[in-house]
Amino acid sequence: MPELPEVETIARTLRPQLIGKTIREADLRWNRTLAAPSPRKFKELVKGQQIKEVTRRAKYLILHLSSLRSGSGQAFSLLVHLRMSGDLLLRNSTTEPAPHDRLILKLSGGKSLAFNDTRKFGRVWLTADPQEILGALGPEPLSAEFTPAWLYTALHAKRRQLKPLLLDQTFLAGLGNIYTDEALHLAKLHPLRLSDSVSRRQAEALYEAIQSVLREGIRRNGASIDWVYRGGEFQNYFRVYDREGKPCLVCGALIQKFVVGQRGTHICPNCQVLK
DNA sequence: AGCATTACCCGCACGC
DNA sequence: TGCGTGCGGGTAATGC
Repeated sequence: MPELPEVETIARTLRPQLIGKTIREADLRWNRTLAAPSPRKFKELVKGQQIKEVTRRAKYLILHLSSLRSGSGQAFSLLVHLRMSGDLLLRNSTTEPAPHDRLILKLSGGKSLAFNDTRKFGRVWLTADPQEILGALGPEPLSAEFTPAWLYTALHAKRRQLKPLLLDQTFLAGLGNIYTDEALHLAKLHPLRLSDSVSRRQAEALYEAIQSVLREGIRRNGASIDWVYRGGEFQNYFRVYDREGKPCLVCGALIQKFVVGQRGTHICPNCQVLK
């Protein structure tokens, strides 16, 4: 479920609950969730670390750790990517593990942080250098680095279809399938439109649309659809996503669905015309 | 060569 | 019961 607004919501929710807590023990319930070190090494390294801060970069959640053992060197970060079906839940430590729990961090204060992931696509990294995982990401769409001028130039530096390009995390980091469809509709641009054919005015519209849908998603605490995640209400405000056959809220034409780059794609055929 | 595109893959649960 | 689908992204093959 998580795109940028959902991860942002999770980070914001967990931050006050996690800061200052110490990780007593890691219960690793599925080894392949880890790309970094070995399971044994992971458990050993994470034990006794204190959570100093909880942040987000693109769709990654970052727990900034610091060892309480004096002089034991490096500060580690725990990076979590929820992929399609992952979620992070804070529970009482006495609660029984739930189905699909992949990693449980037992914390000081009687709480546990559970990484639950039905489809097992999610990943967790423990690293002293987050850049080795985050280094290739494009700019944050809600940062000052992302501007209409940057977007226009970047679009023209490529010759790719808009939707696959916007989904490419090395181009721009944080958009997923829902928010991309929503942004393209808001900007009145067709997902197959070639990036270097976009005018300055259209790049500006796309910039505004991307920021607008992400901000709205965050304001509504994300979108929670299917059986995954909970709380967010942005799913009640989709303009095109999951609205095949329903009227466009702008012009009334019926929303169409087709496949672009193996992803379901939703457009208004009247608002988003491919020249 | 260097891009861009396409196909396929990874567990699992859900809707039809 | 069976089959298509998916809030993500990596890899490999193929195409310009």
